[in-house]
Amino acid sequence: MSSPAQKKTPAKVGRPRSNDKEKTERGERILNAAEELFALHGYDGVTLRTLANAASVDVALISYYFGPKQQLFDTVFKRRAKILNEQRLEALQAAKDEAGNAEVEVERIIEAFLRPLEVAQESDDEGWKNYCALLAYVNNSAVWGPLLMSKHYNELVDVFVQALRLALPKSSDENLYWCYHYMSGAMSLTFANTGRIDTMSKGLCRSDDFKAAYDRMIPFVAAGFRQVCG
Amino acid sequence: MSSPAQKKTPAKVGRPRSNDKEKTERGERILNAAEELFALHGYDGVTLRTLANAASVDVALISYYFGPKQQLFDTVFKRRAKILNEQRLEALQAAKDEAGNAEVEVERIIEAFLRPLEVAQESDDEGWKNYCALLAYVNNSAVWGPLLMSKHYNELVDVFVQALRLALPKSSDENLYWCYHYMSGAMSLTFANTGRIDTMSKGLCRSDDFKAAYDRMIPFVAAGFRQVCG
DNA sequence: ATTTAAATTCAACGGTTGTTGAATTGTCAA
DNA sequence: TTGACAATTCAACAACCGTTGAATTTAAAT
Repeated sequence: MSSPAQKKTPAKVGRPRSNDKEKTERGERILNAAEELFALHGYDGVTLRTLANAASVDVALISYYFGPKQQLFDTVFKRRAKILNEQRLEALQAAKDEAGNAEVEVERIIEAFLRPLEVAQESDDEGWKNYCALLAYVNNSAVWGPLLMSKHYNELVDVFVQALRLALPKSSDENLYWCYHYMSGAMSLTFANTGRIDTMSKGLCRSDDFKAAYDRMIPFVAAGFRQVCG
Repeated sequence: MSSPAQKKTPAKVGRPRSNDKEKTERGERILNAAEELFALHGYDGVTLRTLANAASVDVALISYYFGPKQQLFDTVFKRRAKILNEQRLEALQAAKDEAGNAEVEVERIIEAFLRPLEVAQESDDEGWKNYCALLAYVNNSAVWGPLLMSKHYNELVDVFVQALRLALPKSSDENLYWCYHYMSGAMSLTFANTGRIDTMSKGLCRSDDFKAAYDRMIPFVAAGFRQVCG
């Protein structure tokens, strides 16, 4: 072992390939498999050996690339956080531009917050669906939530709450944060993708029907905000 | 080993006590500790040895009482499910009685569904708080959700959806189930008790302020239902 | 006092965990 | 062609996992 996990730029020399057509680097394969498995079974439900097997990689290579298991989990979680945040901020900015001098409507703010998730889940990149499920896991975890959510999503919260403050000027901050929390919960369970709504509704609703989920979630949440914060 | 875990009535003979004043039986101590630990760390995050230590009990005694680990988890989960369901159904019945011949208001149905949880969380019995967190874990878990939620909570869903159907006669069932799902998510994250809202709001809101949480959640959810299903 | 059976402890089982050091393979630069 | 070094594999470590069978303790029934 000569190159530890801390190395910033994984050098491009000496890496053999079993197959030239191999699209993804081994490191990415590990991250993708980890994303899927962590989302499905949680941190403790995934062993490095299961993961190595899923990524078609030697066990030791995981530690070599990403250090200890906890660090791998952190890496997986932060990978898409930045991208997702950017898309949400972009959507919010677009809503602001569209409104001109007028205040942005509550619905548009909620939509800017939620719709990027629908886009992500419907993406060709299957990894986004897994990431959303992972986000749900972390958000509901008393162990990982406090560590990772604040670290990677607090900035976004501030921006959106500020937008909501302007849209609902009569509301107290307390009300705004609680409603934000309800929105976060509704969102999380929706893309936790447990299939619960399928059995609950006896097949009438399907948990992979993202359009159906978000088309209703946005007015649902917006009405809730108006009621409590109006 | 002469009495397996399947035994229905744990006989009252031969059980020694290290202390006469001991309030809880060992079996209950195990269940209470398991409830707390499973809620905090999830199924795979808890080892039987940690649990045994937390319950001040020998490891082998857990298997002796409750069989394999999975069966223990099932037992913990179902223990309070029945009680909680009864309280919710009672509350719904009270709302129906109060309404007389008129239809029950949406707010009263939501309240009947949610308020028993606030009561549980504010109970002197600390275990209820842990159970609520456990319920959040199971509800969001792709592994346990499909197994346990349907088994123990589908009946309740049917009753409450039927009540909502009458209160919102213009709505499609699809809309009703999706809104129910949002409500379930908002509720879950709230009593997952991750402390997220504390840091998010910089201390303005406290996740253990259950009254604050439910007093806002009920109108929030009710308004959402009216908007989407009205 | 002796029997009986449950409750509890003890010790160990085979298997698995995350991690690491040594050995090997592969590729580029000289 | 050779030297250097990253990437990868291999093998093993100590620690821990869930579970069980045998031995022991306890308290009630006889």
